[in-house]
Amino acid sequence: MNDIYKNGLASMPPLPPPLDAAFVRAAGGGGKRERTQAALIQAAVQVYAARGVGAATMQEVAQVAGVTPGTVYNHFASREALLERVGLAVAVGLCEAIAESYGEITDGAERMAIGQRRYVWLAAVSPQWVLLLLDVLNASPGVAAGLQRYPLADLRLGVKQKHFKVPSEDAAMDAINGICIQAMLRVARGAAPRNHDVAAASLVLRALGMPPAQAAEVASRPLPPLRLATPPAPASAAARRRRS
Amino acid sequence: MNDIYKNGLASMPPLPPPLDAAFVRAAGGGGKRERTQAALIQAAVQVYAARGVGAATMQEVAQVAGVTPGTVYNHFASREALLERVGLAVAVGLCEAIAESYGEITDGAERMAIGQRRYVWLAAVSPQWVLLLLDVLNASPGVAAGLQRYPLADLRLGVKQKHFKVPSEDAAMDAINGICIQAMLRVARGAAPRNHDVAAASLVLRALGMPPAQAAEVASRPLPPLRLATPPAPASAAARRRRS
Amino acid sequence: MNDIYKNGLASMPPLPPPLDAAFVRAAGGGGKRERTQAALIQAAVQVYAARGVGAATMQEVAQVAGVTPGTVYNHFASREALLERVGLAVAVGLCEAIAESYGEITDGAERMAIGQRRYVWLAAVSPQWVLLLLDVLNASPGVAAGLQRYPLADLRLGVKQKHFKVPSEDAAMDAINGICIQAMLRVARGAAPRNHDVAAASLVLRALGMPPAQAAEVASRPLPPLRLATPPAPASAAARRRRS
Amino acid sequence: MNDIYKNGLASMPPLPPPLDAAFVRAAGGGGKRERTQAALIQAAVQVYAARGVGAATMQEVAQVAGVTPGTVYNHFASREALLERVGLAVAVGLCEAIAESYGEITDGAERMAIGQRRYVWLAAVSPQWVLLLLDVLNASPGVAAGLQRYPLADLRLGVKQKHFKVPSEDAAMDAINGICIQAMLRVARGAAPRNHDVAAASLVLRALGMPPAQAAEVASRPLPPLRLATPPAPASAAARRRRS
DNA sequence: GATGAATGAGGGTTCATTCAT
DNA sequence: CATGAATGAACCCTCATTCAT
Repeated sequence: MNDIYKNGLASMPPLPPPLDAAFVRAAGGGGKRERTQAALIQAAVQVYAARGVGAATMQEVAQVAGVTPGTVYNHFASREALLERVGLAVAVGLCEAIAESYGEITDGAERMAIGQRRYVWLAAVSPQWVLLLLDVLNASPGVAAGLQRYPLADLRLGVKQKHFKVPSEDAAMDAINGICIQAMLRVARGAAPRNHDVAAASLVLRALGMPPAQAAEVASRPLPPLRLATPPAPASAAARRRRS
Repeated sequence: MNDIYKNGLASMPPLPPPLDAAFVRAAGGGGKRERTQAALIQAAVQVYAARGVGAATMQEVAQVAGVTPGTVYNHFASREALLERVGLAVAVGLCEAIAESYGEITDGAERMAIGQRRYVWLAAVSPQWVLLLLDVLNASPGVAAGLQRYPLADLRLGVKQKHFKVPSEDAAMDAINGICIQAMLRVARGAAPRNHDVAAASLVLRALGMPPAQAAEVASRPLPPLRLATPPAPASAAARRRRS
Repeated sequence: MNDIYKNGLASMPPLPPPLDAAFVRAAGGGGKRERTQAALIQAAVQVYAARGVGAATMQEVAQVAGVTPGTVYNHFASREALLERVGLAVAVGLCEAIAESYGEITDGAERMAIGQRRYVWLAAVSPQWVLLLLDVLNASPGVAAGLQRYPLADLRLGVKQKHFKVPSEDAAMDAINGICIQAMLRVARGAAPRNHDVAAASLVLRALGMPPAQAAEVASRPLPPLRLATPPAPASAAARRRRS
Repeated sequence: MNDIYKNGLASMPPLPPPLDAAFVRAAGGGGKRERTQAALIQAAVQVYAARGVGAATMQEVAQVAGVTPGTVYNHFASREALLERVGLAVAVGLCEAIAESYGEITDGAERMAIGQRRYVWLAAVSPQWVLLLLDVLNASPGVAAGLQRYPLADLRLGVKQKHFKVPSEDAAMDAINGICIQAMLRVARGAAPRNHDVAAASLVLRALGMPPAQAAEVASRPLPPLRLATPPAPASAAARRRRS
């Protein structure tokens, strides 16, 4: 091939260095199909994060994965199908990791605070990630619903333990999600003060009915450690070659 | 003139009925230029609301306004410039109307609650509107910053009046915006229970440090009436003709 | 008018400082029509020089002249008509100035050398000018023919004086024009050595049949002074205002 | 498929019969990619020649090649990239053919004369070709520089053989190129007398310092034969079908 | 005569998607 | 399965030109 240019990828500015993929649960299986699929999801995560979900193109996903555009369609029926799968992978991987990290804790309020703070922390550690997450949730609402499982459980636990008292579960979830998202965005923008995670979490607890003093105390307890998934091996030799 | 294939608009599904334009402050002036510009902004509002900001096309905006695509560019230098202008028109019109409605009220907490509830109410009255608003704010962050003026002032007033006590203004704004946005989205989706506005507002007040009982009371006071701008007359005879 | 943007001129990068207009014979008359026309020609000269004839737009010409696009069409029937007129103005002004400068000289060979050198000198003094000139000649060949009058007369004079001897007038004109143009381009590009004008002129004389020694001598005689036309007053108050 | 309004080509006047493509070195290889690319270059050559480089459109190139506009962009990243490639193909093919034709000749002055005359001859044989060539050189100067290799070598050879003596290499190249270009244009316009090639070549030799008598003799020696590349087979069945 | 708003035709470019190999 | 070439439908934007005021 004597042509710089291949399959319509010329005019895209280069991607930033690959996103830390720690949270994507790669389909571990050994089959070739599974490996290609995992590579595509990884690639999509990178491209979505770098360009934004709206501006991502199938062609660049294919290129980053080291395959041709046609191949993408052997695995995902359409742009939307790919997005859905990626959303799932991203959200599930992330949620499970966080939920595991406070599996031992039985205080509903503390569980809630830890969840909140972990997400905000993530925004500090990897702003791209959080923007990706929000982008994906925005674009594929089916995935968003699944994520609610964890905070909803903690909310109910806290209510049962008399730490929370809320006028409606819906309003409570709006507070939980809304504060968390805004805090993540602020942190990702680099516009947040120190300990924004603690402050945001304490406001959540207050919104859920906890007295301010107690909310502040619970929100500032030490965070349990987060165990990351080991990032999967790079997609394929072809991918490495083309990534140059 | 070949009227069938005019302006490259084949294949776009038809728009839903025109959005209530009550909140867009149209530059009513007499000049033709001003009238066309107002028509374009109105048209853009409709198209953005119907297709989403990301999927809106200049061509459809032109068609809805009853002009040719070229004309749009006589008034707005680019897709982005149009978005910016529309964002301003939308946000300013809306904010001013709401702020006026509680101009008489001096209790910071009550002002805050009214603002929150009005936005949520808007989502019930015109879901398209609120999706548009959020879309626009997402896409042109400059506009978003301007909107913060009103709730920030109320927050500070409430703090001075000892109704609120917050760990940081940033966290407080995240709670105010986050809860409001989530509540709006829920209402716009049709997934909210009765009185979601009151519930959400009371959670905001709680997050800002008000005791639950008092928060519930303030949040459920009657809303002052909202005076709407009179919607401008339809763009032009030509527009009506072509809208067919 | 509350709009930065007027009549589709937004995206054009600003023009470089106005070209020295010394060579354009402005239609001196006092009438308003004449003045506007002169302003348009001046403006066109600038725009052609700055953007190249091919990329110049009527809208920018109008803007630079301080009028609206419609007005241009009150004076020139089409893009091509304007170009033709500008070409004439440019070429005639320039040629007459140069021809005048050696009006006293009776040696055909010397006249030829002076003409050549003056054009090359012009390329050094104002590269934009020469690129404009060539651009215009390329695009409106009618004008080009008119310019041949001067060198052709000198060629014939030289032949009659037995300084030149050529196989055909056509070939001779090709040498005269071709060498001159290439030399101008080289100088305008800044890629010419010192005294490129003299070297080029001497090659022209040699091509026309003069022995090298004599050619070199004639080509290096001092240049008679060139009297420039006084540049006309700026187009109009409106133009000044908009040029900002 | 609506064949009438296919590919946006309405309103372009039809092309003249396809240009003789003898000089374009088509990458004959077997791959489909290579074949399409060659077809595109051939098509571009035709369109450039017919409309002029400046007025050529990608859409027409696509149509003439029998593909869709999108396909062109699979092979060339932009309008400019295509021009560059075509320029190279044209210039290289032509130059090599001419240079080969006088490979055996060792007299620098004769080599120079043959080169000159071949170009002028080309203008007689295929005026479109020469206008294309000049257009392309004008528009992509990188290519132009490469072409200078051949005449420069001959110039130096002639100087070493004491046939030429020039005040500067730059001025000499200006004479060589300038006379040749003007002669080509004149011939392409149909405005040249018989044997214009010989006359022009002899003026070049005179400009380079050769005495007129000798110049005339060298310039009128018989031309060595030119071996043309065999034109490649027409692009594809599809192309033929659509060219209708 | 000038204005300024509008037009309409099209140009370059992009990309999700298909399909023969 | 993967390839890689091709498609087709739009999209954003530009500009020469017209015309009512």
